[in-house]
Amino acid sequence: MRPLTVCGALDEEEICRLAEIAQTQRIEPTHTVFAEGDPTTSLFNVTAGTVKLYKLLPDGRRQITGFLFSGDFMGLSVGDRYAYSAETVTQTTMCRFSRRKMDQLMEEFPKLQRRLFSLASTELAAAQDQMLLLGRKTAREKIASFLIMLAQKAVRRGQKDNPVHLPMGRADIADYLGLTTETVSRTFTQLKSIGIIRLIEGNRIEIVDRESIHDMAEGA
Amino acid sequence: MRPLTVCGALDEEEICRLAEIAQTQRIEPTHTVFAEGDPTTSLFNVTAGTVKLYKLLPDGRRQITGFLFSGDFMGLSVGDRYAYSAETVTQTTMCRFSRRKMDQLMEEFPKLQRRLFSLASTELAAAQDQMLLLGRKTAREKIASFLIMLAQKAVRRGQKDNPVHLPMGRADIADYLGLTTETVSRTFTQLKSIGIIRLIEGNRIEIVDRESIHDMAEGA
DNA sequence: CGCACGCTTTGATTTACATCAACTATCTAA
DNA sequence: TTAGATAGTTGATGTAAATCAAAGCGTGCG
Repeated sequence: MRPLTVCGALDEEEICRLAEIAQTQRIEPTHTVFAEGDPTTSLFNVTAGTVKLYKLLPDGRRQITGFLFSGDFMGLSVGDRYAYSAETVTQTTMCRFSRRKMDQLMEEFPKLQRRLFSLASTELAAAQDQMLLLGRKTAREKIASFLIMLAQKAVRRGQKDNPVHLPMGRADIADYLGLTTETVSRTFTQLKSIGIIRLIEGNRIEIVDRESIHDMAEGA
Repeated sequence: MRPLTVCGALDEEEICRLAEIAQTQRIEPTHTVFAEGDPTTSLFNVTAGTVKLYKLLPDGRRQITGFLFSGDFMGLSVGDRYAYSAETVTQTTMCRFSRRKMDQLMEEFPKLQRRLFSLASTELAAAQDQMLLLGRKTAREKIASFLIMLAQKAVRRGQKDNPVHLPMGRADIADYLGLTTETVSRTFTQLKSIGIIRLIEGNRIEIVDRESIHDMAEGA
């Protein structure tokens, strides 16, 4: 077991006990891990692949609230029901933890508790950034911010950040940024024609002018 | 000390120790409590009044990420800097806790730790709802959702939820919903002319047709 | 009282993005 | 090889909300 997110800063014994209650799963692309309203029986730690979290309106409009990659955690909830759905984007492997056992373990190891608290706080900060993006940024600024975010996440995972890999389709990007697929596509071609990015074979985007992308993301 | 948010589910001794490190403050309207980037020296619990949290873009565009009322908590942060600014909307009283002392107290009382974790999780769920609102709802749906949210918050505080009190101005509502003041104003008059709400003297709105407002909020 | 200032509302016009509609490229299955 | 998906791009048009502009309208103050 590598230094996964939940395990960070735990000692030998704690990691062993965590491993004991973990159960590894491999899931094919586009499969639902859990749906909004399901009872929250499990917590998950993604170990490989990409997962998207989303909420739906009755008429089908969708808002993706986050993309998860290796090392990311999901399944925290307020009540006893998930407040959002989770679906695999690519083939994914994940550790599943029983919520009940996790709760027991948290009683036993305050450090684990603190770890989850810290994860939730980080999530919250990211959510606030996303609100700024959704409420106040233009399509261009949204796309620029999105590329930067993906690059930063790649670095944290120890992968190279340029070119950036986009495992998700245009529709998912659109539903994450509050746009349509057409606008996402047009904006990419626009940034390409300005010479700031290059679209590369295999869902990859090379950031040619890093500084311009950063300026653009902040509307400067 | 009443059953404030942070104190919920704590026992006598714990509440006493919390009170020891608390410091009550009274702040006039439109004053900045802390700004994005300030060192996170304190945590706060609002005990009366209204506070807004917001993030800015370099050119001045603003996104309000939340309104806080009596009982609400603020100041959680990932690093050692606040990720957003906090400003009073009305005259406000709040308990200020030294972050350092709070950390010590959390070591001592795991229950406090759990309490804060639970608060962060609730916040996170609210943030996800807000992302759905900002990314996918129309102006009408946003306003309807906003009124429902205010009403629900009022109930939780033990106040009556109809008519709903709006302590903040149109500009703040606009920056919370990702709209302009003009659109907020027009949408209110629109809902009024349909007969679903009534604008009452003193920043109050009466929800005449509760069911329609709920349907509208979900786009149904 | 009346004037000025800040907020809200209302009106006219513009625009960024959505919608509707082809068209292209890639893949696969027969 | 071709027919049929599926995802992405590009073009034409429409529209919700933004922007620009000007009144109302309380509220406080000289």
